[in-house]
Amino acid sequence: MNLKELSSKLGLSQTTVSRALNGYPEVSEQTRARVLRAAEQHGYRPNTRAKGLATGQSMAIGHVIPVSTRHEIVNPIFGDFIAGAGEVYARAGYEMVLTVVDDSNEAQVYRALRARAAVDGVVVHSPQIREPRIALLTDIGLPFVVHGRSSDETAGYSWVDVDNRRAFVRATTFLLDLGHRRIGLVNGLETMDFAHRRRRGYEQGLAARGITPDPALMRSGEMTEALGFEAARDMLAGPAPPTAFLAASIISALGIRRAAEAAGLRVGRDLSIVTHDDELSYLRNGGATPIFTATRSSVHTAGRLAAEMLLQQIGGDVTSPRQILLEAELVVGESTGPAPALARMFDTAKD
Amino acid sequence: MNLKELSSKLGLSQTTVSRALNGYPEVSEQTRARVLRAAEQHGYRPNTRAKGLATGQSMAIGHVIPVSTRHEIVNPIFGDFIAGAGEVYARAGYEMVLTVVDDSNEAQVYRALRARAAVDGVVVHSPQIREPRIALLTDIGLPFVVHGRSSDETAGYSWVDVDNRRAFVRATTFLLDLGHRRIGLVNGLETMDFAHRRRRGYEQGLAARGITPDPALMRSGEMTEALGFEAARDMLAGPAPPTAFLAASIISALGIRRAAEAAGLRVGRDLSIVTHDDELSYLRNGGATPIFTATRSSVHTAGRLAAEMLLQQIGGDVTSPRQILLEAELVVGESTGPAPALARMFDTAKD
DNA sequence: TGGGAATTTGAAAGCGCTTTGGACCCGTTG
DNA sequence: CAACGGGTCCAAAGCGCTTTCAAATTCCCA
Repeated sequence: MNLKELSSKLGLSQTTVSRALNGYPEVSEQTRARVLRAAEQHGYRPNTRAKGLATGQSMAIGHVIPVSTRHEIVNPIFGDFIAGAGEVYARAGYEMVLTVVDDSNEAQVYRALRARAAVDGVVVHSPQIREPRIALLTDIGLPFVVHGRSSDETAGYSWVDVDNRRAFVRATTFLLDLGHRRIGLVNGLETMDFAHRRRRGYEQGLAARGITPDPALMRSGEMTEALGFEAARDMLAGPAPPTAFLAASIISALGIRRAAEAAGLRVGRDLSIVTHDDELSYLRNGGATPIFTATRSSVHTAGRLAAEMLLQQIGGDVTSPRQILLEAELVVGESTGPAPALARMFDTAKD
Repeated sequence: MNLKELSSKLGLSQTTVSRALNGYPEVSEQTRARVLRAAEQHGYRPNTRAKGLATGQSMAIGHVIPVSTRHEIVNPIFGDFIAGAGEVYARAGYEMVLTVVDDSNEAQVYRALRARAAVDGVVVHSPQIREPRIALLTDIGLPFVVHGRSSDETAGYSWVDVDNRRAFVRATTFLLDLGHRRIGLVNGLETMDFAHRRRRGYEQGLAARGITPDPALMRSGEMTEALGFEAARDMLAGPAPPTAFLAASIISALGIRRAAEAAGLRVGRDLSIVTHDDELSYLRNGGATPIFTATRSSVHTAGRLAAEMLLQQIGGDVTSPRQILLEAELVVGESTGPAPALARMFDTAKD
């Protein structure tokens, strides 16, 4: 059923039917009602492409998912981010177009999306410290919102990010307050902007107490369980092992816990772990009392906010770039406790 | 730059340029070369929507992601499946359109996709035992491939699935051979077809050795870490605790391990765990020797195969439904060992 | 050398929608 | 009573592409 058929069935012109359906005022309320009823009844939906051609809008938002050629890893936060954004798109009548591309020729993909007029805007995922995509998109005039930020980018652009630096300063300080002095960092890939900021937060937290970061206690890479395990295993086997860890995600934290247990250490007593928690739906950090002490910020919410911001931008409601900086909350769970040396002192005192 | 501009710049008609670009034979090789060069140089890309309107093809595949209203969980395998499918689409020049929808009104979404001619076909995710979507899609004539199967569906349709039943028979038998008699099952939601089949495999494996499944040792739900933990904790606290577990995913297996360690049990010695492993990129099951003994089958591959199958179907190369049943391999890792009773006997014998 | 076939190109219609520029009707006003 | 204006509706153009049908050109061989 298309417009032509529907309008001939109604004995009206396509013009009138189109206007009735799209809420234009120059249609009598009576005919509008009649049109709406008929459309409903026949399950009429305007053809997406025809509508797009006519209006010049595609009613679609692009998400380009970079899959690193070396690691072949899909960011685990992706599903939840998409779910958050998808809700917004669905409500607004937008579609979400996904492109999986190996990160070597991402630029091409954006240019193609633009040239083919396939989308009205894009969400930029996983920005690096130096992020050429921002200049590229600005250049070709494709509206965009970045999930995260790019430290080296000076021009204004829209983004939604968590205050990663601050979160890791707080997490570090929290561990220092518990008496930990040797704190291992199992970070994400430090070419990624968020990981870079977390690293800075960690270092600033230590520096504030006059502690120089020990390179032997810092590791970065893709946020997998395996990385967490290997990093923790190696550090724990070192000459001066850490008494606490800072992890970039619950997944790496699970790896750290495995290493701890393999080393005969009890998490929360012999070894403390603080992790960042993206509140992934399939990896909830426990119930009433969290498993891990964590800096927590919902990536689902971030997806929602990014999508809303982008739609506003496309709608022209907003002209200048907007930014949202989300604050991560520090929730205390069962994975942290006083540093072992102190703990022993307490035990002695009690005797 | 559109066709009109490009062709006027070349001093050719739109017809000729279009034909040259699309590889039609009725163009001299000389002009074709000239056209291709100019197109390349000006970065010309045909407008997706206009092309779609003209050809009647949308060059897009839909993926409808159901987010259960109750659980608000995005299937963690989703990212990797999409990555596999996305590669195929990219190569074939297709786009991937994602729709996130709460499972209550999925049917509407499919109808809408069809009516608006937004996609040329869809991949059906997470089929249930009784799956109305199959009849619906057949009915409205939208080509589709199911990732998984629907036990109650008798009509022929295309699918890509793992032999879940067989995998779980083998896993169960493997544990029985190690002397385990009480084996806990931490399954996915058993309205889901895959979980249903795994359950059957588990029961068949037990039955083959004359063991009646104990309802106290079976639990099902969303495959989260928390579910694994709670299920294992509860079963281990019961009057006749299991000596081994079968898990539906590495994520639940991690939860089981946490419960084991909380109960002071050493995984691989005091308690065995076999899990299904979808080979998620961010949850690799260890390196040389797997962490978990597992039935292994790549969901990334499944995504690739499903996409290829669907494109063939749309291309008309294939007319009748096709099916691919993947075999899961059983890989032995560090999470399994002889049942404790036997282990003790061995120890005694050694003395 | 002429005519039919083969090769190469183009004009125009059409895909399904929106939107411009009128047309028509009717009530109001000077 | 003519002029005006608001309320409804429609014909047709146009979005950027493909494809049909036809025309123009070249080629080949009787």
